[in-house]
Amino acid sequence: MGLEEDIKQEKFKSQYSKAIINIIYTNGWLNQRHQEMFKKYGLTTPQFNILRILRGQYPKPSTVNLLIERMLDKSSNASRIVDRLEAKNLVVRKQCPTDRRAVDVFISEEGLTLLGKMDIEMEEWQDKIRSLDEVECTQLNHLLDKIRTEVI
Amino acid sequence: MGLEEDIKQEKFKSQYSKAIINIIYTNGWLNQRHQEMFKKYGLTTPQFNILRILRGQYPKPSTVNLLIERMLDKSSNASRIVDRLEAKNLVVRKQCPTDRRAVDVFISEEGLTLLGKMDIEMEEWQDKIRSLDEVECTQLNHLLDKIRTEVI
DNA sequence: AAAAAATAAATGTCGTTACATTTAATGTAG
DNA sequence: CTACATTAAATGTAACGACATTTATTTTTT
Repeated sequence: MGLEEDIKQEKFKSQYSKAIINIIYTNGWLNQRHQEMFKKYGLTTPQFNILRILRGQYPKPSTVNLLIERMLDKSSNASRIVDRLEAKNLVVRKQCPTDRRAVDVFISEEGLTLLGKMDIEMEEWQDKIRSLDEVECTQLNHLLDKIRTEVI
Repeated sequence: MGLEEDIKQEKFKSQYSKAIINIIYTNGWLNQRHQEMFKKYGLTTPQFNILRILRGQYPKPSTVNLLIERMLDKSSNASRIVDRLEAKNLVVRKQCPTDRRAVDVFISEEGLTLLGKMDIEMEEWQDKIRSLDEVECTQLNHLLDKIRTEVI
């Protein structure tokens, strides 16, 4: 279904302003699907993302700074997201031995098991909602990269 | 600049999974630009959006329900966003005469003046960051609409 | 008309974003 | 080596998102 019916707005000033709204709306749509997925496992989207970064580093530790660097949303508060994951025993905090300011964060066995279970469902789901072929995805990526290029 | 350099991830499983990340990342990029714009005028993004809906209805009132319907993000809390706008004297709440459960929300003179000032800067800005032509925007809109179609 | 269901808005709670400030530890300049 | 700047993480605060609950009013049912 097109954007017009979805948000009950029959006309846009231009294809450009429609594209801006469309990106925001599509992001919301994606976010909703992701949430539905994660909620079954008691996770929020940022919690899931942090866990994935930690697994990517495993068995090496990640400092909070590394988590911030790798997060899509840099300005979010990694420290407090780790708090919540720690409360659920999905991660472990240890003081970094070489720099006592820093904290080494590890994904726990429990965390690895949880992600393992989620992987399977995530892939099934990705295949299910896939409605663009490889060529279309490449095209979409190109256009999105281009819309972010500042025209100076 | 392409997504890979932006988020320091050199490879993606597929163009599809890259597209998913790309939509999320581009939305964040847009959101940042919008925030910068709105912040100068003391508004947040949802506050700006609500004000725009109110202006669209002006001089007719909008109920809170109408605001929720028109918002891109339905699950956000319109009532409290109106609270903040009311505190800044940008909107006025009146009890709806025909249904005492409902509340009629109007944009104030002050709110109209503020939006008027912002309009000019918004348009200049839109033109400045515009890096896709009409054909590319149409293509992008088509692909985004398509990625949201559930394949049943 | 009285009771029950439905609706509109407000309120409560938790997790988050955005941003400023604080605290502790490390680096660096003199 | 001490003073100052820098860095890593935690903490504080306002606003928002998501979701449940509450309150007041209207509508529907019987």
